[in-house]
Amino acid sequence: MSRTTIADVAREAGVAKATVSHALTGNRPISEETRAKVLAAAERLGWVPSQNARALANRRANAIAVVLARNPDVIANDSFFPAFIAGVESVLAETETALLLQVVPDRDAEERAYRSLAHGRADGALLLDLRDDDWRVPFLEELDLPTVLVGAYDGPHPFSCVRTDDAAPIREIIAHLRDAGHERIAHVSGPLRYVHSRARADAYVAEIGDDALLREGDFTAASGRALTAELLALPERPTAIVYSNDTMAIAGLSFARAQGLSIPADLAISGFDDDHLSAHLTPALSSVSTDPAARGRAAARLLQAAVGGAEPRTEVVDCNVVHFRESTSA
Amino acid sequence: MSRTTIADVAREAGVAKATVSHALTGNRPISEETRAKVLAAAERLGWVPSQNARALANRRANAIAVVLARNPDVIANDSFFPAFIAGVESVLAETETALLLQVVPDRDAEERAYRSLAHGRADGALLLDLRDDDWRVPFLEELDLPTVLVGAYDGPHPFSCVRTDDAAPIREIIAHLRDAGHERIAHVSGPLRYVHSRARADAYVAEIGDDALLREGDFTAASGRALTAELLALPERPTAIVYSNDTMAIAGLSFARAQGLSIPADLAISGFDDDHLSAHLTPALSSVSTDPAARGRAAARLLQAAVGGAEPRTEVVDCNVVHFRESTSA
DNA sequence: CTGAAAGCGCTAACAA
DNA sequence: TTGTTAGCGCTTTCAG
Repeated sequence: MSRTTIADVAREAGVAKATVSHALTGNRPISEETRAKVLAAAERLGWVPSQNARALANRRANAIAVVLARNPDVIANDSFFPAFIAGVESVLAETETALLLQVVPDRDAEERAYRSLAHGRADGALLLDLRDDDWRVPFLEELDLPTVLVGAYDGPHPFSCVRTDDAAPIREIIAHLRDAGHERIAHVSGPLRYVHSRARADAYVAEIGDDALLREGDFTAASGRALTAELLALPERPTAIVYSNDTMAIAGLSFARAQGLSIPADLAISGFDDDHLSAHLTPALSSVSTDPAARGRAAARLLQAAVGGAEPRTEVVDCNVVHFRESTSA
Repeated sequence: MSRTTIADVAREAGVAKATVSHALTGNRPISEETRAKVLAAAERLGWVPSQNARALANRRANAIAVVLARNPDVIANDSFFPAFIAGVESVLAETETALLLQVVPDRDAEERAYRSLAHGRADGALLLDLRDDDWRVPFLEELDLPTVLVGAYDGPHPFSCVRTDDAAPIREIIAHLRDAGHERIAHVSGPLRYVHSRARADAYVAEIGDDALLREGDFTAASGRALTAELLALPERPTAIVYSNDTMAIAGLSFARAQGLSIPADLAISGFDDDHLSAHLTPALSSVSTDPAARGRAAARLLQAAVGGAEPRTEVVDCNVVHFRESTSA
């Protein structure tokens, strides 16, 4: 491993360690001449400052973190996460900031992870998969770690927040289905403890008037299939199902077809997230594109601001667009 | 931020700092009694050791890194990366190791990033998107940073390596197409500077005998479309196209259909990667599932071994499975 | 404008 | 089995 230190550079340049430090950070006036000397020496030796030493001395890690309490497989089977991370990275890249990603198996490990971050491992954290009454919010507040909440959170908190309006697209889809004559419209939601699932489900219930045809899934294909089966077995089966993600919608679509139903004639179907292949299915799946990358960018910017001491603020990213395709056409 | 340090814990437990350290690491014998005392004190104070201080003192960061020189968007539009990361994390989670992800805009920043890692920011690195004659390999060797190469690399190197056999599935697909009577079989590859693209293209050329119907794409839908157009405009157009990923295959499929061709009757099509929706398309797309998560797990294990001082070794992950579906059926 | 020296929080000798 | 001390490589007073 690289053993070149600031002392080597100082010696090579014939200056003090402090001068090297300041030549790089610009934290105090340096004559152009010595600065050039230092930079040249650093270049020659291939020296970069140790982030650990630097973090220890000035409490700045040049990294932000995302701690994931979910099964790692979800990273792969979720179209939100990769795109979100891509958005985050596109902002971080500008400042050569790294993203620390940690998956934890349980609550204990999760608390340790956040404590470790607050102890200088990262400058801030992004909170995903928010639940109502999420313990992490007060916990991070006490840890005093700059944080950005991705998704709505109802309780009081001192953090910046990136929100979207998930109710509007659900209302739009239902209106569209009603225009096409549908009266029994069902909804297969994600886990209702997640605020975004809940927002969609609430919009559905508000619009329909009751929750008789609401079923709580967990975003997996298996649950999409099972709940579709349940709904289709009803005495008066629904003529349309609004799903809370594309994975469940496609599983439902497959199941319905296997039952001999034709889509959309017998059953209209819509998804959420607009997976990049959804438009290519037959029938093409109506869905809501959500631009997770835009939210990633917004979250990263807000976090960088928070790390810099800015006041918290809530940013509503207007990114949800409904795409009506064959699976809901009249 | 948390300001509790090892000194606070030592005071609270009535022991020396070193004792606290050793109580946690188990690096030297400690009486059960004091150990319990220390752990209780740490618990009470909510203390976790500072990774920075620890890394500085013993050169162990408890993190491994992936540096990405590509456009962040690719993270989202690539089915390999998220699944690979999921596999990596599933192994890292066991040891509470974090993954440091950094996107860099240019070669300079990339070198700096790797230097920083070698300077104690991470214990090792995973190298993706290998090219033949990749400058990073000798560079990391000189930096003496434990590394695992993901993908084949021909030059000499002192690192562990995770390989797959990408030629076999291509041969299998071509054999299958020939059985169905196809004689003009084309291949749309990825960038040939990437070793995995090249391996597939080489297998194609070896099997077919020439590269007249080989076209070099870049894995994007746009290139899939453009090269399909080019191939279909040939005087003697191919009757089958083997693509190097699903994205290009689906773009090609859409284009061909828009030209009035029917799939697979007029044109057989196969992809690579087996995107999770490919089986749901109509016609369902023949593809090669590659289990990137398995490679992620293997890479993470090899890297942890390398960090621990193990000898480098090459692991061939046998994960490629061809799925023949409607898009290539006779 | 520059240098010297004191820490940041931890681990690893070295003693006891 | 435990305590004491000297760094790890950097930033930042404090002097000059």
